[in-house]
Amino acid sequence: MNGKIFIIEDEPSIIQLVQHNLEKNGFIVSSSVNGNDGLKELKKFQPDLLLLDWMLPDLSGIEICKNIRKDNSIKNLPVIMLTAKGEEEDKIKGLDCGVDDYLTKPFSFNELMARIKAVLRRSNPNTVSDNLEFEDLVLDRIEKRVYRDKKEIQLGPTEFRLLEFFLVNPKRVYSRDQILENVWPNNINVESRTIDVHIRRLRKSINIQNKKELIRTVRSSGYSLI
Amino acid sequence: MNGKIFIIEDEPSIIQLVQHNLEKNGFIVSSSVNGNDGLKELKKFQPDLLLLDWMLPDLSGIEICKNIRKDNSIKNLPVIMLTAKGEEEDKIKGLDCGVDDYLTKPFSFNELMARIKAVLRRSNPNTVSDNLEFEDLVLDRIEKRVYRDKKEIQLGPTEFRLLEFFLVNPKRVYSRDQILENVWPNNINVESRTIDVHIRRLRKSINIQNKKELIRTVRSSGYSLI
DNA sequence: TTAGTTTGTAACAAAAATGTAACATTTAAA
DNA sequence: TTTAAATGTTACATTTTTGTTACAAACTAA
Repeated sequence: MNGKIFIIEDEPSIIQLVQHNLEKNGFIVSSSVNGNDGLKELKKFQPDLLLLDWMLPDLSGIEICKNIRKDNSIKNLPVIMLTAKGEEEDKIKGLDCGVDDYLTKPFSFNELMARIKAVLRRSNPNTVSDNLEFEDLVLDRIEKRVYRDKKEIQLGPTEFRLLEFFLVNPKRVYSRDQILENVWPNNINVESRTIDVHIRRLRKSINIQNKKELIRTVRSSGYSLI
Repeated sequence: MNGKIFIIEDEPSIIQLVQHNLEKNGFIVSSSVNGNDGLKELKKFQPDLLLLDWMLPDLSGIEICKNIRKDNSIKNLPVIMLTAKGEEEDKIKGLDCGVDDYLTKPFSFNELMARIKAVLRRSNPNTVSDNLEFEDLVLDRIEKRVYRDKKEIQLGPTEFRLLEFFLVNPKRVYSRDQILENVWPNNINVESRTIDVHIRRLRKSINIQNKKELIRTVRSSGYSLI
């Protein structure tokens, strides 16, 4: 999964949260806290998708959207509009300006992610893949299968999530805390040594004869794919 | 791990417990049992993170949070909201005011610690910054690798941190005390001569044939890159 | 239920990193 | 030059970190 996403949103905390999570998922993200700057930077950044707040200090989301549709260089940019709960849906839809999807705040990140994928798939069907690949390793998120060297490998659920997490940013070294945070969503009461054991299990599963080790240990830092 | 944490929480026993444990983990902690005092002291204390109770005798957590987001001097302060079990999550999230994380009481200290680490890591993105470079030396903080003349060099953890520290301000001379403070986690009982030995190890690792010495000794002052 | 997986943790082994002492060498001042 | 302080170098014991295995508890599917 890759692509460039631009955000126009005046609440810095939302930008921070969304940006961080999108980057973690392999997107390149840039943002602006107001409409006028946003429009300018947008053209430079050439994103594949725009997250646009409905209420902004200067230009409204609607106006920005209209500007985009008039500008040939970014005319077909897909837009997801973010609206706060109070704002009446009817009014917003009445003033529709060719938005691809809506999302009501507060939203969960999973929800946002699903909408982004859907919109990108529609607008750009070839760039979005749910397969994660690295060297001769392929992880199919839809069918929940993993292959090495085109042969399927059986993984347990935790091993699968662990590998999925590493594959989003292969080569990047993650601390045990980071791994815990991302692979064990709810259970924070897990010893950090537990990760070592799961790493060991994952290694055992994905290592096949005559192939190099894929998981690197970085002493006192963590692990990464390599 | 170091940093300053402020707590606003009306239950003294919780403050005491949390404060004690945080201090044991190397944080500097200050606290207040109500919202109005808390806001004032907060600005003086300039913490890196705020633990904020949802229900307080005077101002609610939400109000405090909104005040913070309006105040330019502490606008981007990360906040972890503490909520009691009864309080409905939906309501709290509906009234979201840019909080970075939530924690439901009663919570284990490990859980709190994990959240704090995660939030600090997010807000303090020292891992996001690019590679550090100096002459033909490259240090990749993401992948935790070091190259000289494009060939990878293996460093131990302390050597890595030492080099990372020097690379932020190459050419600048650091005293042994400064090095100790910045490179050793809790500057505990480590002799100052120990640094000399690690410098020696680092030198040995990064010196390659026909290339000039990169670490300068400044007699009676310290060391620097050059 | 039962049988088979999956998961977390303890316990021990192995490997790597670390701190320090002890001695050698260099430096700068008298 | 002589001398004392500062730094370089090496070796080694200790501590920390990681790998590995085993096992019981939790979970799942039949």
